[in-house]
Amino acid sequence: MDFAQADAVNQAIRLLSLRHRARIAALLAPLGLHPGQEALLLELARTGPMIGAQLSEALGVEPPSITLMVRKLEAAGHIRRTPASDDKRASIIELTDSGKALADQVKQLWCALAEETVAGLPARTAAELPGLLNTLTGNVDTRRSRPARP
Amino acid sequence: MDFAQADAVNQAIRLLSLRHRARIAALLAPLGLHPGQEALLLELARTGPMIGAQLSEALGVEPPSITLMVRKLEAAGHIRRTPASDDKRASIIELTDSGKALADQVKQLWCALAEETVAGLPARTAAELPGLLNTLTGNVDTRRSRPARP
DNA sequence: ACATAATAATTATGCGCATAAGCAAGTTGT
DNA sequence: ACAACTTGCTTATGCGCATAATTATTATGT
Repeated sequence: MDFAQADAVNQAIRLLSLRHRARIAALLAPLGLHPGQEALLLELARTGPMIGAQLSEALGVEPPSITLMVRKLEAAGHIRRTPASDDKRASIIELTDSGKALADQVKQLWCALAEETVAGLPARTAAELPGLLNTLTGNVDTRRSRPARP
Repeated sequence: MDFAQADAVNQAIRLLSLRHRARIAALLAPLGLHPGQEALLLELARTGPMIGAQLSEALGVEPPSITLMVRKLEAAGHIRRTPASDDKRASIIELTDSGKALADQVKQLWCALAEETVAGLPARTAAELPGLLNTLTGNVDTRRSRPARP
């Protein structure tokens, strides 16, 4: 592949990342949230209470990032942490009522954003989009693909 | 669109952003670069010397980000800043020899990354990928689409 | 001509994300 | 039973990116 084509691919992904995140930031700002936090809330809403390590795995983010995000969302009253009874190292993280209400609002935004994102695409293309993107993600994923090399 | 579909789209974009960036970080680390800096070098290599405001526009990044990245790349010896003769506010930013050599190395990585990214896709799909992603980007771009509202 | 607006750049601050390093609490092997 | 490893979490630090506010220069409108 020549440079022009490669650059077109890489740049397109880079710009999509920037703009999609910026759009999320704009949508979340009225709720007092920052990009990334919505994923945490949605995961808790979907799966229920869990410990930090599970959140780290589910969000595809390293544990230190979870620590800080949880701290802020807890300070904002959207999350509650209670010591796990069977494992003194872990804390169980769950949504508060405020957090649940917020997650519902985020779900609305989430739908609006997705529709906005795929606007103008043929239905077929839009339907295949997640699978396509997941393929790309799998191709560059250093988490499971590459670590199998030691 | 229901939540499950919307989430599939949004999450796929989010994860692709994270993993693609992580892969870039891994590839650039041996060169002593961080993600984002490669775009700056490539832009200078492609277009030649320019001022910060042009870089900001070209990279789709706000001016303060340019200031800091330029400072670091300058400290690393890859970039040179010289006062613009016709405008005392601006500085002309250009690659040093070291920066040019580095940009060439980045180009290699860039091609390898793109090939890795689209691996397993039908040639047709791969060829259409940049256009598709740019459509998505345009759909969520707050820079020109939304600002036309005041 | 001169006040006003636009532009180029910077500093300060905050968030998400990462890695490196450390601690405490579990788990396992012999 | 005890050493060795793993796991869960945290702190420290650094980068990219953003917004808000400030300064210095250039452009503009009357």
